[in-house]
Amino acid sequence: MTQTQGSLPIYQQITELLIRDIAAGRLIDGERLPPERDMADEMGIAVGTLRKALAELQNRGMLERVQGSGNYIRAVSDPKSLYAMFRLELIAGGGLPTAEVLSVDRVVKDPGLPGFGLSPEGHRIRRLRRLSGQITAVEEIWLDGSYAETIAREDLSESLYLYYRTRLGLRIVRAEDQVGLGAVPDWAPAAFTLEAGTPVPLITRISWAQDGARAETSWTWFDHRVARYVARLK
Amino acid sequence: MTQTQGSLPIYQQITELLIRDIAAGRLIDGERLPPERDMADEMGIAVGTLRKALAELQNRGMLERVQGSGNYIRAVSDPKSLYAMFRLELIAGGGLPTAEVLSVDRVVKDPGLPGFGLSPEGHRIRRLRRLSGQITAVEEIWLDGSYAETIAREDLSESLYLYYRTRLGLRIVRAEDQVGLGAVPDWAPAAFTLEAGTPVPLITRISWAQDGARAETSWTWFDHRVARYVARLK
DNA sequence: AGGAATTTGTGCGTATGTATC
DNA sequence: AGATACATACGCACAAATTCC
Repeated sequence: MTQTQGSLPIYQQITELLIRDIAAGRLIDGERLPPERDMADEMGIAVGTLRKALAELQNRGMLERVQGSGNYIRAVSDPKSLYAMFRLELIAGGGLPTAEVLSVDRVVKDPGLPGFGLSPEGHRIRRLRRLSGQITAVEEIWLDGSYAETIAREDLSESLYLYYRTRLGLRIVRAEDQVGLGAVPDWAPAAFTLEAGTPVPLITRISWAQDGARAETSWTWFDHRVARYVARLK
Repeated sequence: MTQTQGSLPIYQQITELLIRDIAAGRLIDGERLPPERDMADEMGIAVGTLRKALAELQNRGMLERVQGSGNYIRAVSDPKSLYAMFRLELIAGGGLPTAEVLSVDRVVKDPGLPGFGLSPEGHRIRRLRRLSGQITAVEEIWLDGSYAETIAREDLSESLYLYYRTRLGLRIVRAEDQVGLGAVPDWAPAAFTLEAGTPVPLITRISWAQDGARAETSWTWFDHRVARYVARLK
């Protein structure tokens, strides 16, 4: 984890990563984070840098820090904060973000994906994301086939992040947001091709690492028109 | 400046010191602070410690920090923040704190004062403090006579702190709050003697240093009944 | 206009204190 | 009482933005 030209400072990247994990349900309320030194070591950053990110989360009320005990996730109740998490603005009222698993399949990797992992196959997880009950995004996650033989749909119901860590020994170490048409992969469904004057979809790319190896594995689209694509999926 | 047993962390002491300076008008809106390294050196603390205090002020909206330029005081408009500064609660609505100079005299030091400075005389500055137009405190400041021959009333009108620094080369380096009867000096006016069940006055003691010498020089009383004393002064 | 100097921002590493388990 | 984990504080190096000459 380094700060390259034009990118956000490391501590802000960490902050956004954790916020995204909270909003997405990969970090659940009450969950205790690993010790700061462990987290920092795994992320390859200094403890002070991590602490700066954690302090920011505490300011936002998403994290409770207890000396001598640990750092505990505190889910946010204020809907406005959730909107800020997603960088999405909805006109409708409050409501917690939800993630409904649409499908979990072990399939041959789509050739349009960037290369990742060792297996020619991968687990394709499709999730429907709602905010205030309204469909805001569909999320497609690819997990390399070598990590697990099979993945049960029930395993993912509660906390995807927790599943990664406890069952697979994976820990998400970095996440990037990219906005723009160029970042949309070729295999994006036609419904997502942009028209002039329409909002640019927000694309979230999440990467994880184990034993130093890294792979891009997940994209998330946020678009008001995503419902059309979902209708076809179901 | 060290952290002793039971006292607040250094960075919190700095934060409160600066807040008090802002609230009291010793630091005025738009004023630029000295460079961080200079401030830290004068205070005898590390830059990082100072920066933590400045960051807290920025969070509260009292300070604007501009990379490559400097740190600028931003007066607070939110009345609630002002009340927090004074640790005083008023029932009435908002309003900026003001400091009206009642008198500036060079007189023989009151024997009830703790020893400070070299001169047998001192400048006695009395200021009337208002919050939301309501009289909330009277402030009596003693400045050792050796620092200046005479002090003009006009000099103090704008920013006492600025006057100290630019004209006298003094810089406030520490401030303590003490609550309790024992800390009230003997020369406190009769109106301030406590009665059972009445609120305890808040006493602010400010010290400054030059060339390593220190002197206690200022007390401030906050009490609803201060108006009676003021009436006699005028 | 442009380069040097100034000033804050970021990141790292370390040591020690303090609360919790 | 010992181990664990967060809190505080220090100092250094370099980056980035601003300001000054």
